[in-house]
Amino acid sequence: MPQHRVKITEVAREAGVSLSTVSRVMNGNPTVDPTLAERVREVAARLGYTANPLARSLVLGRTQTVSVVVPDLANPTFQAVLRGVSHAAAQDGYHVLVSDTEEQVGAERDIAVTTRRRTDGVILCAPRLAQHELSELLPAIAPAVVINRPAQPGIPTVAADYAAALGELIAHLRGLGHRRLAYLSGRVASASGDARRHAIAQATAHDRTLEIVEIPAGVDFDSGAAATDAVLGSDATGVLAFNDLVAMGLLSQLSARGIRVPEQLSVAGFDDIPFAAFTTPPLTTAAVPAAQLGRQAWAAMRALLADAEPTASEILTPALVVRESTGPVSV
Amino acid sequence: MPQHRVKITEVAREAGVSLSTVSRVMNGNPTVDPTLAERVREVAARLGYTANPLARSLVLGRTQTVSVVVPDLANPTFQAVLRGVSHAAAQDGYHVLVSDTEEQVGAERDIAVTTRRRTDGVILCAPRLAQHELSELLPAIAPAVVINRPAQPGIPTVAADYAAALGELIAHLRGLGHRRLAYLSGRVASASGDARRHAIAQATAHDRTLEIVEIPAGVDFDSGAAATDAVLGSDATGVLAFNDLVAMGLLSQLSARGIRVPEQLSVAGFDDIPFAAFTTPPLTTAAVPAAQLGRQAWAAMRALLADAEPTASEILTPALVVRESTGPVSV
DNA sequence: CTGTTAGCGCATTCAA
DNA sequence: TTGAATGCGCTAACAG
Repeated sequence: MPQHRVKITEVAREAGVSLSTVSRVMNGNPTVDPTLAERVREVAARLGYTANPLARSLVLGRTQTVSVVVPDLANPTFQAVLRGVSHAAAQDGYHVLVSDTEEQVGAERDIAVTTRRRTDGVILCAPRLAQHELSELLPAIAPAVVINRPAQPGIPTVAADYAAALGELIAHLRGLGHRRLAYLSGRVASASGDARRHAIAQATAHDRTLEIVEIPAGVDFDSGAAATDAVLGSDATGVLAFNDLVAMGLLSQLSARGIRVPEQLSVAGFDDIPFAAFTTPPLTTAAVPAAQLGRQAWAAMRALLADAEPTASEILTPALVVRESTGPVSV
Repeated sequence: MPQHRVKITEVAREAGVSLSTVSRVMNGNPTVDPTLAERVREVAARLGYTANPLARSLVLGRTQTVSVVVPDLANPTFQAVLRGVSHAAAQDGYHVLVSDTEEQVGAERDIAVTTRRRTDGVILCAPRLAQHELSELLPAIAPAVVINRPAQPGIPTVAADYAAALGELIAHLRGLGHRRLAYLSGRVASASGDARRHAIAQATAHDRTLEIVEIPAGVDFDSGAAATDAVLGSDATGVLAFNDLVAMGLLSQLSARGIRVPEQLSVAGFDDIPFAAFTTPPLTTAAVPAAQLGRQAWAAMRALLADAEPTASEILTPALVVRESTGPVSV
């Protein structure tokens, strides 16, 4: 089936007009005689004509496509961001080109630049890219919207306030009487990781009776499970996991060892991924509105594409979700 | 920042050659004097020149991009398929354009056709599209690869054998002494749903002492929860949920009502989504290798793109994963 | 209001 | 081996 696509010249010939008239009609240009326009439309419909988007893109300089680059498509948070962008962009008739950098920080720059050339802008999730690299990357891929990390003036950012949310989580645990907490950190530096650390520093500075020991872990289920010994050896009565995945890994090991949560140990996650409500026990966490982040990122991008004038950056504060994995400290 | 891209003519002028020579060099055409080639490469590098992919696409007729259309980006199975395609395609230097039809079966055709025009082919997940619609759609979007449903001769299909897997699940439950099972079906017709029903018919025909009652549910967590009353009223001792999400919804309601699993009721899911191992109790299920489905779909697409000759269809059989949500029937 | 012309940026004939 | 033309399919000036 040789995909024989009808092109604008055929429509023009068949309708007995010039190709520019067809072009005008197809683009809703009102300066065309209604009778003629109708005839052209009829012919176009009969021939099943639709303008070749590639040719349009080339001449118009826009592709009706955004690039979304994420570090890991297996991560529920990025999946939700992608979904948010996808739905919102689709509503505006835009397409989405996804790229998963597969946690190769070194590839982020190239992927962003490469995909930018076939799209009208890029929505970037690059939590681990060094700030100075980000700074020199952004001008090269403008218009860009950055998710979950501070960018620079003029570049719209859509982010969740990780520090505030972790602060709430800590306050929650303090309220339950916990005085010694373990923080399971991500292994490598990331923007949200910095924010979390900041919140921790602030909390301990504010309350000298509070101790928070940092245990290097990672960002996935296995890291959480692997950190179990360290957690148990830390004498902490409560745990702040880097995210829900880590918390779940920990939970599963805890359960395997017969340690009851929250009676013997309180565990809090972060993100509120779809399954956080269904762990055993259901996980207390901070609900990062990832899909909404995606939607807002698109909104910012749309604004850039239209006005070319930067929108204000959006900061969403994750809601504290208290479930059953946290409880009063036991004496 | 006006994104002033350097174009091929500038490189040509700067290098003192014609633009065709630059084009040849950039495309590795060996019929160019090595010295000249080197000079061109040097200039291109210095100017940071890279060919405009849109212009190339227009003239070459290929975009180095595949379209992946899925019915729901929130569904872990499709997320995994997307991930599989994305990783595999990236390895071959291809980009991925995702579209989420958001379960609007009516939109699938348009989306597939539209995205096809800006890509080199489409990998289609459209489980609920009527077979005859699929048949007339496929020629219009060729080359296409269909996931998880029979297509037609010449169109490569990559699918999991849902019937065989459900058969194994049923056999597992029979082996545990269950004689009356409830099947929580998806609400609307789908290819994998048909396969499941087929497996059920076969199982009950094969063993007259086995009864399987169908309870219309849905495909998500809430549907599972909502089906609890019907399940309990069915006198079944074991439940085959349409998928893990449904099983989890049921599990959560069962737990809320104090019904013990598997002591009082066995529950099996389907898909083995990432969190199936972490429900309470861990879910017995059939592991649909979704990411692998995605990888194979890409492999088939790559073959189409290269040879233009259809590859054989791939059928993967999901592995039975016995965990703790199923157990011996209680008397 | 309509048609003719000139590119968009590149790959590729065809000559030289 | 290289360069000059042609066209991929379309939109937008520019005339008429």
